[in-house]
Amino acid sequence: MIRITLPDGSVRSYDAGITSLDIAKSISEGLARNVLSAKINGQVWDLNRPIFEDCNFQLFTWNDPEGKDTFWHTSAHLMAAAIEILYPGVKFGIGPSIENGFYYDIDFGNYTISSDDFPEIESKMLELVAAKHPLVRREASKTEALDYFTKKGDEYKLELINDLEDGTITFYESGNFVDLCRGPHLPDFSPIKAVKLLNIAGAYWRGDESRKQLTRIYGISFPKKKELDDYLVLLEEAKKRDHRKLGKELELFTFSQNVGQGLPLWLPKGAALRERLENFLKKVQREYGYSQVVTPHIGNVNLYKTSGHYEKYGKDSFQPITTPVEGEEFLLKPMNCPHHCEIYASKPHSYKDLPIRLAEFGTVYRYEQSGELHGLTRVRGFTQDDAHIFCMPEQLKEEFCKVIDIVLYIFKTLDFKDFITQVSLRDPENKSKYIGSDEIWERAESAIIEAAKERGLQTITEIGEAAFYGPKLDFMVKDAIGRKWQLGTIQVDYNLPERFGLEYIGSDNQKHRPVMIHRAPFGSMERFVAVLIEHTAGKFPLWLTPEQFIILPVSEKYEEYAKKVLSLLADFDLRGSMDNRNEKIGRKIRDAELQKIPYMLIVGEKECEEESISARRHGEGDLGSMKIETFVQMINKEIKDILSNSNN
RNA sequence: GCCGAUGUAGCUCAGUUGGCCAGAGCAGCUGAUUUGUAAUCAGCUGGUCGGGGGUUCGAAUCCCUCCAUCGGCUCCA
Repeated sequence: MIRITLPDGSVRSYDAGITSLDIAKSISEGLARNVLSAKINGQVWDLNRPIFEDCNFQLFTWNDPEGKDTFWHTSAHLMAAAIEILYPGVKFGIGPSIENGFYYDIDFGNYTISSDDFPEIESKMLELVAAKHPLVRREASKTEALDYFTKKGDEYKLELINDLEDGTITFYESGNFVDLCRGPHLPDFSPIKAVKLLNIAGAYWRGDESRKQLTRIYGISFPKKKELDDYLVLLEEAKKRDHRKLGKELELFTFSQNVGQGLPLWLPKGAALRERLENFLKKVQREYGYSQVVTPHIGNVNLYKTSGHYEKYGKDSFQPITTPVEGEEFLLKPMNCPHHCEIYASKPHSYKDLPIRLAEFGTVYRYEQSGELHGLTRVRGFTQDDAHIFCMPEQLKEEFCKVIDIVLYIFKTLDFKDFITQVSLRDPENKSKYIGSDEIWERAESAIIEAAKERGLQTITEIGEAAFYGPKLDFMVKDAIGRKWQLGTIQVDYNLPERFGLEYIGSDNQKHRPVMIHRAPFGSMERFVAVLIEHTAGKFPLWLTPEQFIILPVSEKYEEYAKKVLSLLADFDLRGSMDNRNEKIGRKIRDAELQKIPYMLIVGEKECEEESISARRHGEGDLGSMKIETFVQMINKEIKDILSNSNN
């Protein structure tokens, strides 16, 4: 007999060799129908794998991430089985589950495949589900595994096996399809009731650009057809929030091939929105003791040689600008830090001056690879809400914490609730990617970890994600379709002060080296606005939105009165316009609704006489008529509430 | 940069066995209408069919090439 401890702490006894599925059956038939995998002493297992030891035990269904993981992992296996039948001789890389679905990396050899082939693969998958082959787990020796895939001629699996320890290798078989796989899997394919292959892409083998590119097919599957349909509807809805689409519709920004790839053109409404954001942050920064500076868009190439950026990125950047002077070269500014270091160095500093916080909305240019460009989230010319804090080492943690506070304040004000804070550290296995000594890195990394802890942030840690000069604390936010983007970033840097020879005179009358914090709470104006568009679906908060109201005269007769209201509201610092087209009021309302203008002010005979307006709220409808002053009070209260709520 | 797909008017899209002057809706312009809470009516303008090259009697349609966009990969100071 073995003792099985359930998550609630209760203990049940079973014969050794019992499977998780049988345990589930002993608990309830319904559970047994829905269970997908089980956790045995911390490891997720197949349902039909026999258990021989006492263990902590937990069952997973579709509602658990582990259950979905098993379900989608098995779906990847199912897809591979279908593809092997349809395209004999293909070779398989890896096929994991992901956050939403699964993929498999496949070398299709001489076959060319496109999304047109998806329906055929999908129906073959469902055919295999119907065939009800059991999915059998089998342990294999390394020799046996190598032998099998040598015969099959699959060099990818061979490479994977070579990296595995003998005794840890398992095969999963269903019908004629055999795959090297750690598992776990479903006992068979039957719970997979709906599959949809979503897209196809190239993916380098083992993520290495220098190696062969395989074909990756992404898909998703569900235990119920309806869930698939709902998911596809959700995807469609998400696409409507795409900032590239809304940016065009709301006339916020555009691109022109004549200007160049990845170089956004901000339209008047977008520029107004951006300016509001800048002013908002400037105000916050004033309160936190920052000074605004302005630096040029280009800098002598030697500046970036000093900083180390040239060596690291020079070849892959916009190439230097030459001048009539032989040998003189300038670089389009790819970051602001060297300029700010020079500002710091422009005069001697006492410890009493520190911290010095230099802020600049600095426009920078980076030659991103063409395939990387993406709307406003990844561009070649963008403006960082940059600042560099020069402080004494003992001030570092407090300064770092204050920057965290700024980022959190901004996120709260803009209602970004769903973000990830990521500690990005250096990869100690690959030190050549970074500059600076081990000691410096250890100090910088522990400073970040401590500051994040002090502010109670729930962080995830990513090794190898640091900048080449220092570790970072990054604030990541998802876009409409779940892609993660780094917005705010705070970086600790002991290296640039060293390279630029920055110093201050301490209380001991000796020269000391300051520490530097790089920080950008928005990240860049471009990316932040992109994510803001997707989060709000273009319905910006009232204090930010380019047009807060639009006046809609019922007919030309009331245009004079409308103009009067417009200038009155402008006197109250409200932003808006008038729709004096020769259209019916229904039409004007419809267009204003589509433009997502928060308030529509309808004026006709009645309002003209009463010196009032009839207000309509976007997405809600008629609010009735009111005095102009009442409207002004209402709108100001709404703005005040948004901005003050985030202060608590 | 790599793999795959896409590119027709300002926008959304028709137009594939290659064949008369390339179509629609919206937007725009002109006129009529003077309107009360999500599209008034009529007329008109607008396109090197992404650029270039080729095949053909004939190319939006087939081929090559370049550019851009989209989905990923890689990268992201």
